[in-house]
Amino acid sequence: MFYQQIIKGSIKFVILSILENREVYGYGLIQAVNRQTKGFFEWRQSAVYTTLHKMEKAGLVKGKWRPAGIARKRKYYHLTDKGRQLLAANRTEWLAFSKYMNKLTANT
Amino acid sequence: MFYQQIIKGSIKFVILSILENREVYGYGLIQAVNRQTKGFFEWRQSAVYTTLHKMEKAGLVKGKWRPAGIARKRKYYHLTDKGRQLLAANRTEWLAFSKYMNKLTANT
DNA sequence: AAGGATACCTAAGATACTTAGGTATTCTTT
DNA sequence: AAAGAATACCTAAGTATCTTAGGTATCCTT
Repeated sequence: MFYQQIIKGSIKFVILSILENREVYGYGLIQAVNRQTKGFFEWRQSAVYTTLHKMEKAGLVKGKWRPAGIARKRKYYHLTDKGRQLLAANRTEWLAFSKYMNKLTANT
Repeated sequence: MFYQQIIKGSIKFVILSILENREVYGYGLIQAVNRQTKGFFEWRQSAVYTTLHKMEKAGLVKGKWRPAGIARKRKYYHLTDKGRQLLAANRTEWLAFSKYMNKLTANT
């Protein structure tokens, strides 16, 4: 029950983690993740934008448009309290999941 | 590209790992995993049986019915060469995936 | 004898991700 | 100055995996 949520929501979990310390916009998230994983995570725009919209609808993040003129038009997101709570829960679940995965799939 | 396969196929990956060293039947797999993860992985029969059928169709495992009479009617599965190859690839991908996940979601 | 555990199976629905398409602005190159 | 690449946003339709829900049959325990 728990871990399936994590699995399916790995994008969500990573987004929550990145937003913990700073505001980020969708396109920036994609670039940050693809760069930090050296292209191993091939995040698609469609997946990230729809996930952000869903997360905002669920009250996990809040987005606001940066005033145009200053720079390119961007929608910056930040965490809500609910988002921080889910992040904490996800961290615990991820630890358990990865521990068990390592145990179950160990090369003997 | 890679890691999504791992995520969605975590059941598949675990099954390949368990079958590496011994023949196991579907119901036994479910019990082993649920016991070893203390119920954290709540594998459903429907997911496991359909995954096994799909894996057999894909040539990753081979199942054979144990002669009835000896014990309860069971279908035991073992790995094929193709299954062993996928298992090796999955192990590599899982290492990369979990490494990056830890990096991206670290509590700073 | 009844109920629970074992052991197999399939169909229909929910959901996340991919594929595929779109618009508009800014920067770089020729 | 025009063209193309990169940035930055968005949505719709298809695919695949898992859940929910249902089924059958055998064996063991009380």
